Amino acid sequence: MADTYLADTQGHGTIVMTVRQDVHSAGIPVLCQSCEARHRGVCGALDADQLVGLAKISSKHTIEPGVELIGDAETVDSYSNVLSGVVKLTKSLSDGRQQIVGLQFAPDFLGRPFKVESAINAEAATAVSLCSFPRASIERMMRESPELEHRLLKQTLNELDEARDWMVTLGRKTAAEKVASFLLMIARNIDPTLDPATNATSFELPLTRADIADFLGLTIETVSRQLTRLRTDGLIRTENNRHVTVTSLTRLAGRSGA
Amino acid sequence: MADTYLADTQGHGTIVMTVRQDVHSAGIPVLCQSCEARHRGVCGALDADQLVGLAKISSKHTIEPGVELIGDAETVDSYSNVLSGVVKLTKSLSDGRQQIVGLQFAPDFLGRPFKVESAINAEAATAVSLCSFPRASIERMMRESPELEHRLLKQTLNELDEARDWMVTLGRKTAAEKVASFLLMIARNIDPTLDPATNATSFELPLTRADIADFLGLTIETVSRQLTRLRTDGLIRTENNRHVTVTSLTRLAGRSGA
DNA sequence: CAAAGGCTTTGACCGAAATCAAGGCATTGG
DNA sequence: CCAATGCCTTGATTTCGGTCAAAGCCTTTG
Repeated sequence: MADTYLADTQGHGTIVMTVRQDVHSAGIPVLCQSCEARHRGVCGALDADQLVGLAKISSKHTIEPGVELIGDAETVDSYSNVLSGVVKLTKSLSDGRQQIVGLQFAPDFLGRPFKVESAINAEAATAVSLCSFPRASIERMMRESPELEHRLLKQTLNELDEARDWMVTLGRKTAAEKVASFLLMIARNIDPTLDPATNATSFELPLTRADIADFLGLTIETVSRQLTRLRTDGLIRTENNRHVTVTSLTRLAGRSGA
Repeated sequence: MADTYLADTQGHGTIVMTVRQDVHSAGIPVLCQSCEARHRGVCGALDADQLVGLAKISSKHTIEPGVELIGDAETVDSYSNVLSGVVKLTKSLSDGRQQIVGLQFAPDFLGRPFKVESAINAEAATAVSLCSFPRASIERMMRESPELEHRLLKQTLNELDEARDWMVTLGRKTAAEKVASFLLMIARNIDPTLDPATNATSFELPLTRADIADFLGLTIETVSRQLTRLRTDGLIRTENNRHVTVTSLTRLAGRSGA
């Protein structure tokens, strides 16, 4: 059975939420059209009443590339779902050296529960649209709904796995392997249907050379040189520095094994 | 009010568990004497009945340094609390290059919920004692007790923060800064009362040079050279390659800032 | 005690990536 | 149309950390 709710909410205009009440126990993610976030977003964890309540307190934003969402040591007063675009999470040393410690793609949840101060910066890498909720509301909901915490635990565990994968890349891979791994990761995030055998696809790079360098622990010159090498070796093709077509980078990216 | 339970359990002999029923809501960690784990361990999340049940299915192990606890791509059938010693979590590339992606100290919880296969290796860095629980029991308990999931979420978020801190170290710090940061991190974990101003303390290094190298993305030679430099600069003193006395490494370790 | 093996240090040399320095190629705006 | 700006590429040179090699220092063991 599928119930349909109508709610007039700020920022969304009149929205239609289709809530399938039977899917909860089956473990199938609930579709939340109010924020278009699925799978990993928070909405899937809530029942119909909560969804209506959430829609009423949520608000949609669009953010220009380069705008800071959460500053280091700033108080965080809201949580958000990323609806589109890419958000980069950065940390920096006092002398300005910077490291990107995470990228958040479409249905990811943005925010660090149980900590008032953020230890990292969040910045829009591309144009980003967000669906934000007041901190207090999410935290109350978390206390009331164990399913929401369960969701968050799963996403956090995934982010931990990703962070640890990147530690291997940062600590043990060569510049060439780093760039190849990066392109592969972006490809997998932008085109989830990517064939794991051929690994051939085509996409717009969401990051500048400077961002890629900050992500891989390299300089922009090294990133540029490695990209030209991949181009001359025939492993990638590029138009206008942003659009990339990758073919078989898997071997170069360095497989992890026993 | 404090109730005391007596239970005869395998591996523990007769144990005494003191459970303060009033602390649950107050957020104070419950002391679980059966495994001596506090603060971040799972025991704090359980009520009296659960604790007795847990003690009955738990078993204590002691593991020699170098022994593998969880192999890559192996099925994980138990979760554990680390009671003493240090466990290193590693990932490696197919050609043998290795990276330590995490260290687990005394009250940490060991295990990756919601995934049958482990993507990482866990190995005893020192002699380690563990308190293990069957996978199925912990997972059932997690379903029944939201407080346990809450605990796990908090630990996972902490581990994520730590992983991201190390990404900065791996990607952006020099060899000297890496070694200094490492010593400081070990000092803080072994001696939590470490004065943040002076940062002076003295401890046994739980890792070999090879481990430190794998942790910092360096070679053993570079680690050794940096340690001698710290020694000649008067920032550390050492006896027999293991016992270290550190003084003021904070400046060298590189502060993170806005 | 002597031999063996593991771990660490030290030295000489090399190379991958950083640094320094131009120059190219778009887009923007006077 | 022509500067100006921002982003990217390319080249020359330097340097930090890696590689190769040898030797020191413990602990273990026969």
